[in-house]
Amino acid sequence: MLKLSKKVEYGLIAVRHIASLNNQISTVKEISEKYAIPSDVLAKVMQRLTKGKLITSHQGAMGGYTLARRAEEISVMDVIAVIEGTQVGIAQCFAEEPQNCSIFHACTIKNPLGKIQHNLEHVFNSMKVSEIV
Amino acid sequence: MLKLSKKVEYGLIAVRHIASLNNQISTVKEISEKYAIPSDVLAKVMQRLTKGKLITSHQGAMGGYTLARRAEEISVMDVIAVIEGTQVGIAQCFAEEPQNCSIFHACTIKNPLGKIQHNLEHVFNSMKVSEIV
DNA sequence: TGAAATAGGACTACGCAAGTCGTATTTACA
DNA sequence: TGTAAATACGACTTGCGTAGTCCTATTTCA
Ligand code: SF4
Ligand code: SF4
Repeated sequence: MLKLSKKVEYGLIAVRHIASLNNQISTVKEISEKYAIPSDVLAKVMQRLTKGKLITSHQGAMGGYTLARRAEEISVMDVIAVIEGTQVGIAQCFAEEPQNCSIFHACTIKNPLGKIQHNLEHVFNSMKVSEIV
Repeated sequence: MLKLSKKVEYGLIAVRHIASLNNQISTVKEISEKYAIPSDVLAKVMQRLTKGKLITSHQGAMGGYTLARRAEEISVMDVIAVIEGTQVGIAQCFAEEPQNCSIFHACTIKNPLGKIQHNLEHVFNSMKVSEIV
């Protein structure tokens, strides 16, 4: 409950790693070994980050990944959003269609929770990869 | 991911409900019908809140629940902690023994995530039931 | 051509969330 | 004193999301 997924953690570690090496090209093998991350899992995370245009892939031998933007322009929220695919929400009504919650009409806590939601979004949005290298 | 459990939401709704009625005694039946919450689920939530000494139970006919403290003295964090039983943590190393994470020694993001963790704890701790009635 | 690398789908295992069911216990009140 | 209204509590099912594994295809450098 309220926990980030391992995929997101791996993604943050990877992006931070590349940034810390001044955007030098890095491979899945290199990163997975250095941080003891299962390489297959990390591989898929990198592929999602690529699709989300946060990093750029270089295929073939001597290939790997580099950042697609400057580290100052990649937020923790970007990484989460791209890897998860879904909206970040601390309650169903913030993560999906509000009406999906069968209680929505009678719910008396959605407004207070909304404040927490906004606060969390702000924290994730304002923390950039450049500050965690 | 990052979502509060329904049990916590139900607990918050229930506690807020009792507080909004000036601590008048309320039953599971009454609350579950008013907010369309499955009564069996709510019942167990109330029992946990009772064990956690946030509310007081009154058994038998004409029984129900009242708050065990003033609404100003019950935080959202109290409700979460009592219902979940476990520590709130946005990552494994904050929720359980840090060594449980097989990556802990090499992890480069635990400090930045710690800031987010701390912020979240503050928000949950400072929001009291009295402000959401 | 072969090795190194990314791309990506299929699948399993496990744990947790949510809800259901059944039964025991307590207590007000007729 | 009996019955109805209420809490107490454990066992169980079902479904879903997370984490991880495996396998194969494709790209590209040397
Ligand atoms: S409406 Fe209320 S109960 Fe439904 S998801 Fe939003 S906060 Fe939770
Ligand atoms: S140590 Fe790093 S990887 Fe392990 S749980 Fe904490 S943050 Fe996540």
